[in-house]
Amino acid sequence: MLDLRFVRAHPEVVAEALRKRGSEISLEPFLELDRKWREKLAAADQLKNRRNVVSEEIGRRKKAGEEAEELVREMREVSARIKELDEEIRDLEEQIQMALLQIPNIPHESVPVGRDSSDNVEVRRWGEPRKFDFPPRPHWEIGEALDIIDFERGAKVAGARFSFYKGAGARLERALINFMLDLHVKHGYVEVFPPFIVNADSMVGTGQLPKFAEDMFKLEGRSYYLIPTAEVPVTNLYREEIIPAARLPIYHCAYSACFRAEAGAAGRETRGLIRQHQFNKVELVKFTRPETSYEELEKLTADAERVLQLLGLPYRVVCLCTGDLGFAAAKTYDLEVWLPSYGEYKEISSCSNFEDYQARRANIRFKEPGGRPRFVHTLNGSGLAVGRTVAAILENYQQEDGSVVIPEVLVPYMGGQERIEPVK
RNA sequence: GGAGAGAUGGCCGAGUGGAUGAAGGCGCUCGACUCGAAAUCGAGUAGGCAGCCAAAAGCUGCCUCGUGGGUUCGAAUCCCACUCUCUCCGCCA
Repeated sequence: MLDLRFVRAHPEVVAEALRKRGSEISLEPFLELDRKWREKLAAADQLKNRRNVVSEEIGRRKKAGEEAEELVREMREVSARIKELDEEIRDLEEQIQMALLQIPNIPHESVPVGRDSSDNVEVRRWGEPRKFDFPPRPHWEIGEALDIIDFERGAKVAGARFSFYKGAGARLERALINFMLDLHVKHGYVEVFPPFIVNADSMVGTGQLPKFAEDMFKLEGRSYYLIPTAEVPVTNLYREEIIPAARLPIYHCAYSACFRAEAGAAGRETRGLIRQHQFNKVELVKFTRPETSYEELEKLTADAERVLQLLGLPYRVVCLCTGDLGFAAAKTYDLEVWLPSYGEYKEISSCSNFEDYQARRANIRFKEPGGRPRFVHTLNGSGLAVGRTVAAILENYQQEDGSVVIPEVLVPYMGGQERIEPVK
């Protein structure tokens, strides 16, 4: 969330940011609430001061055996009035907090202004899409033909948008997870294995709640949620903490299953591994000083790109425009991998700098010895989404005879297997 | 799931209604002493909000002893609920 004092002092800056994002939110009611809140707060504080001073006096008199009944009577009234004011203040605070949680982050100045994904700006490309001398097949056909992915039984056992991996497919999924984690540990990230279920406070901390509740799976009768990404538990690791400055920057990588309700995605990408209710992902998360977060974003993006380079998968990097930027992000690079079946580049990673937006929500701070606590900057990025990586490998490495060649770096993780052959 | 115990500052720990974010100790920071260090001595050492201020610094006030509520002129201290931790039993991968 944004700093209340910043919104109060620079409403025009916030309004401009909202406009660039294409948001309709008006700040006026919010500013009015804030004015009322400060007024009531000043009144209540004044009365509390009076109560503190007089109560002390009452104590002194009673100890001295003097009369204090008149003061006690006055304080009874003062206390009652304070209680009323406190209730009004609490009510206003709740409304302000709710309003503040609905305001998205301010885009960084380097983010291109635009309406939607068509205005995103390509930053660079890596690799050449392969020229096929036979008609390439989509990954779901390859997966079924090789008997390594089973969508039908996934639907039977769980439902639409669920699948089974089998045999070399299951091993490929596991190989990718291990390969990515090992690579990022080499990049300096400390591996974390997080809970896949978190509480509501954590979801508020990273920005999924209160606005995007319908995108998530919630456990019935409890305020527990299945995580939509490891970003949630890993960023919330340091919620409500003050980190010694010397420990920054902190780098974590984490494997997790990810669960998404995909509300509103009905009919979109219903085939294949691209949009599932459950998928695996290796996530990168950073906690940095505010001064270095944009350098760190470039490095984090490069770390995610390295996975695609080592796998030999052609990709491009795009900078999301203001209209396409996620709610909590100040700047985002998407990595898009080449998918022959789509004939285009498809998102496989999203690397974002949230600046202090999540840190303020989650109250994650750092402190220099002798200094005041300040909010850290948080960043994260997929490194990578595993299901989409499997899809990209199957499609880009498919052979005319129906087999799929295993990228060289994965062969050791596949127990030496170099190729997945069709079953007889 | 059953029974019991507990939650105080960076850490340990005192504190059962009236000066006080809170004795004492440890740790840490700065200073003195020393050629230097140790020891010793001295000073300091939580966070949040509002107001004054362009801002910072500073000053004033309010709030915070797990969380929320209650009693009271006044609560770390009394009452209630919740959360979490620990011990024993049961169950379990």
